[in-house]
Amino acid sequence: MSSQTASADPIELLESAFRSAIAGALGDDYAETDPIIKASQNPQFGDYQANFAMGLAKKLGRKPRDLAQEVVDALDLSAVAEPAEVAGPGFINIRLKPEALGRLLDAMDDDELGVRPDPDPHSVAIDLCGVNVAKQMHVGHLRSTIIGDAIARIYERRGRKVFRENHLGDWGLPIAMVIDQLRRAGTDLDRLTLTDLDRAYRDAQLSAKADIRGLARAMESPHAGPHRRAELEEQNASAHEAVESAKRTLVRLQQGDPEIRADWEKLIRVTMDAVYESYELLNVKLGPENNRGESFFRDRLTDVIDAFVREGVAEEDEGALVVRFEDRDRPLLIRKSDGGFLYATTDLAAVRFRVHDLGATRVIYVVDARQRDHFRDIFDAAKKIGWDRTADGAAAELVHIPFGAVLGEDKRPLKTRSGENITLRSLLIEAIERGTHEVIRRSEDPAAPTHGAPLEELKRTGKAVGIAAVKYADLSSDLVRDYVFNFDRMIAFEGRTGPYLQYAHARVCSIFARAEMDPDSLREVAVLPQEPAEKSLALMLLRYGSIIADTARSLEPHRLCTYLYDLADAYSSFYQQCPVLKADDPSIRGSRLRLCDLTRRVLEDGLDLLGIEAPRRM
RNA sequence: GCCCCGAUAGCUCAGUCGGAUAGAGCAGCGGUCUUCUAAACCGCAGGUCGCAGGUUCGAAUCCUGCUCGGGGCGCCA
Repeated sequence: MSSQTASADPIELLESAFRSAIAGALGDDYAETDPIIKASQNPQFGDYQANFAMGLAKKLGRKPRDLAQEVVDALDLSAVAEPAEVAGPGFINIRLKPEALGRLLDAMDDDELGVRPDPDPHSVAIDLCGVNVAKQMHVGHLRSTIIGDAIARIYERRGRKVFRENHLGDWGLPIAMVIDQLRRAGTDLDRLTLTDLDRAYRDAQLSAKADIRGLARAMESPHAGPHRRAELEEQNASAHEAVESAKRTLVRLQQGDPEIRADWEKLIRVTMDAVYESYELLNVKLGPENNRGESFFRDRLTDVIDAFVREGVAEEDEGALVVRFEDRDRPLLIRKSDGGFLYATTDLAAVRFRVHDLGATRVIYVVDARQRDHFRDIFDAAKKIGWDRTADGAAAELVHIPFGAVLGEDKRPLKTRSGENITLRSLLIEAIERGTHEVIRRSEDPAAPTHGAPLEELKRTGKAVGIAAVKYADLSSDLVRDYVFNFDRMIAFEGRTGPYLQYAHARVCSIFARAEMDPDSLREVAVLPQEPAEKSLALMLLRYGSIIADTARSLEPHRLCTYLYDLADAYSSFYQQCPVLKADDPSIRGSRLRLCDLTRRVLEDGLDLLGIEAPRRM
């Protein structure tokens, strides 16, 4: 069994051994040299390699191979590895002994599975989802929600306190316009449907556009003669009136008018009820407790402006208040010339709150890539005024995860055939239907483990499969890239997909089901990987902790996705080549069962961090 | 016009701090089933790492210029 202090990560072990060897060979001045230990790409070069010799030799004006040999001579790895070998221009190859692999696997065999706690005791704030009140969730919200949830799970897994911050668009003129639109249309807000809301939102947006952009632009046009101008003004009169009316409603909302306030709350309830339903379908850990939207910050905006003025970080420009930056022309506007606030003002209030009040040393914005420039401005403005420091003085890092767009087969943003946005709900329903269809169809095979399973279970599994398909497809490539949404490809049970990983997990489960044994009874059985396929699997298992640390640091969930596939792949090869239940020797059988058990637990844990369920049979 | 991002096999994508012969999946071709779940495994084939220079013992990776595609750019959010 594991001790609390032993690291299960061979890389850490090798790093410290090499550091002492380098210090021993070259003197204590070199004790801090990074030995650059990496897992070898090719088994012919051993399990791990140390790549420091070439760079260091250059600095010292020496031959890399000589230097490498000198360090190898000072190296004592006899307890864990075969003698290290110098190869090529100066690589040092290391091959671990089976007994060492066994000990390391023992060390990771507890609930942590080799994942070490994050040393930073501060919290993390993650801005995700970002729904707008009066608007259905659409595919645009998909990525922010599932990426944000996965990153939150990974930080929580490393022991950090995570605040999932759902920065709702629940305040300001857009909402007032919808309320106003509904009231003028005489809609009964107690019988309000999402469709009503959608229509009102769209109509309100059209009015605003016609008024603010259309008229202003057309009137400035040199081609607009007096006749044309009169015509335009007439056309825009109703739009203009709509916006004026909405502005009056906004004032009443801001002043706390009970009637408007009650309508506002009804809007939020209708919107959020549907949103919570989507969260349930998506299997994300989000709920009312995560809502902290624009309305939450509305009373703090004046303070933001005051602070920027007081600290001399903002200045007036054409009546507006702006923050200027040394390295770019365009300033950040934080107050309009009419005295109104902008979304930048709210975002600055949110930065202040997350760092100062929530004590987060990492504030992560999971918002699409189009807002890159905006967040750069916000972060730089926050730094200028010193809001990147927690109350206890720790430096806070503000990070934007600029994810790419979800595209249709035509490489344009995903829309329905008629050009409407696809609702998130309809997309998830289709994923679940497809998953359920597959699971039920396969259960009809009399040889299938799910044959005869209750329909309830099949449906539950089908939902898990459909959602896994969508999530894995979304999380498995570099987030910054756009990707083409393709159901057929992502739900395939072959290849790098969510369902394949779930299947790999279910296959391991079936071994224990067939053996009718409790994996916990294996705890005292020795694990000793000897066959090449066993060793590969063991090495893969031992990487788990560092993969989780890398994923948290880099905020790149696709690293974990790639790893889990590689682990499933290593397991499949092992499973093909090494009989487990049919192994003649009981000690080999026990050792292999422990490899199976560890694989199953890492797959289940890793999938959970991606927000993907791992059914025991499918 | 200015700024940002992307380009790797037919298709979809990995590629760690610059390291050994650039790797997967899908599609294609050929094998392995009285199965430990074949939703699998093994093998073959497939490359101007967008282009041109540069730095380096070593470049898909770093620097400069360019091409193509996408996005953003002061009083909307």
